[in-house]
Amino acid sequence: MTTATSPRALEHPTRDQIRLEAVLHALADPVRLRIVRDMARERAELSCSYFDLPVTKSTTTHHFRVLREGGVIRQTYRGTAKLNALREDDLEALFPGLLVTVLAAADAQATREDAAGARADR
Amino acid sequence: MTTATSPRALEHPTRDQIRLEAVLHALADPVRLRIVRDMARERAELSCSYFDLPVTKSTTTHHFRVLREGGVIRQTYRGTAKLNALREDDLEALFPGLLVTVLAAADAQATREDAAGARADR
DNA sequence: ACGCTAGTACGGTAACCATCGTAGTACGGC
DNA sequence: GCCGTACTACGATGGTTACCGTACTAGCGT
Repeated sequence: MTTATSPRALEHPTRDQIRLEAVLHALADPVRLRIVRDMARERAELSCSYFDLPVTKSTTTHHFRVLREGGVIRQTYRGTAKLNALREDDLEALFPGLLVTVLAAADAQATREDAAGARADR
Repeated sequence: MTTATSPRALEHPTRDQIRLEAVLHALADPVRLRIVRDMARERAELSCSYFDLPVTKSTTTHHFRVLREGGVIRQTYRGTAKLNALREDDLEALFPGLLVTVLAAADAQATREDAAGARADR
């Protein structure tokens, strides 16, 4: 056992251990980018099961771990659920504006794709 | 043969084919990030041989191709050399502020690492 | 105690990627 | 025409990744 909130401990990089390359790599996957976008939209701690992803549960676990180990999210146990939160403060301190800009870029791309899809549907 | 400047043609994604995930993936590698930083600093078209990278020439070719196919750089032949230019305009149009923010983040991280190195040297 | 729900751990697979060396092509200068 | 420089193509290799299924653990409610 470790300390307070829950017996199970989760490895997180400290703020100064977060590497830009790892953050970019974490965000470079479509599934993970979608997770991060969802977390940014709902501005609350979300459990893993909140997300409706096109992969199995074990793959989901994998993606959340990549995000956590890259320093993008913080995960804490809360009973049987695992709550996920964006590390906005740490990322903002290290790489000002990065997260916001990437999220805006993702939104812009999604909007363009929606428009293209609507055009194709006609 | 193809058209104007040179016989050899190089595949580039058009602006609307550029995908955020591919851009982030291209920037997520230390060698490629360094290339992009160098290109942003010297604001001119640089030949591949300008860069003094810790990898062999064939690996260098590989990295430049990833950057080109991701839509981050534009490459044109000029005689025996190959000139590389950042696609700042296209990236800015698609993902406003992204390139600048990533470059600033890379600078910030480099500064922190220099400081850490100086501290360790004492 | 039992079962339900949430998530993990493990083992495997196929694809991808960074890296290299060697051999080759394109162009410019002599 | 020949040589050097710049870069490419190809093939190999080892490491990483995305994905899955199955079996497991942790906590909650009854």
